Amino acid sequence: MAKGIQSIRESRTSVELAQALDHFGRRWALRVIWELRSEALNFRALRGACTGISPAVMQARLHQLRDLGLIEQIPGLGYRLTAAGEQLFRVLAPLAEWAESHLK
Amino acid sequence: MAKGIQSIRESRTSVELAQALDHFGRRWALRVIWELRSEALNFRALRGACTGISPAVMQARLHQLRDLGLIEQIPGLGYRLTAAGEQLFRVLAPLAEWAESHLK
DNA sequence: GCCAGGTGCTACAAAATACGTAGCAAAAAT
DNA sequence: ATTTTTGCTACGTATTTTGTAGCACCTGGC
Repeated sequence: MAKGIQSIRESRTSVELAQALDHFGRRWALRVIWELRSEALNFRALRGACTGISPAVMQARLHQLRDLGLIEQIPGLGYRLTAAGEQLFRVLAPLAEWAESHLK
Repeated sequence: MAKGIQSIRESRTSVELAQALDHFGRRWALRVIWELRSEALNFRALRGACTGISPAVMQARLHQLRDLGLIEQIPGLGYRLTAAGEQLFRVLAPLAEWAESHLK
């Protein structure tokens, strides 16, 4: 059962990117970033914006995104993007354009 | 239990983007695109590149990505990106840079 | 004080999804 | 003709997500 020949092509992808793609390959993760693009939203408003998400998953995503340093929680305000989060949004923006032009 | 006030902010996100984020918010979806970035790969090589994916999920993703018109299967060659797929990769590339600089 | 409403968040069973391993049929290589 | 490699399926287990209910906390007005 050696890994053998297949492994030749293994992991030409950096660990960092694999992690990133793993984090973002979770349901609602990118969507939450997207919904926070222009204004801070509190837990319930965020849930209103992401139609269909359950509170448990929302809570899980918020934790993960906070651990990644992408969002922060401001007591009276709700959740908003950090500088890194906004940078990620800028990366995400072209994906929105891609979706508009290809999925219609 | 009216939806009420929260709903004010509902669905300012287009259906297309929501769909796109839903498709890509599946495990391995973006990773498969990424691994095909520079060359066509066959089923097993693709599985070697995505360490940990199970064949059933790989099969499911390939189907979905094919339905989205992002990849195509060439009989003697394996799977490769279509024009739309390459366009998506170009959108994804900055995300790789983002990952490198933020997750280290 | 008291109650009404909003808040962030938790609990938990059911459904959907992914994992891990084994293996098969067809094609290609030997 | 036999072995190897290929794309792919099966299936039991584990993990993730869903859907609904509700709790503890805070703030407002009374």
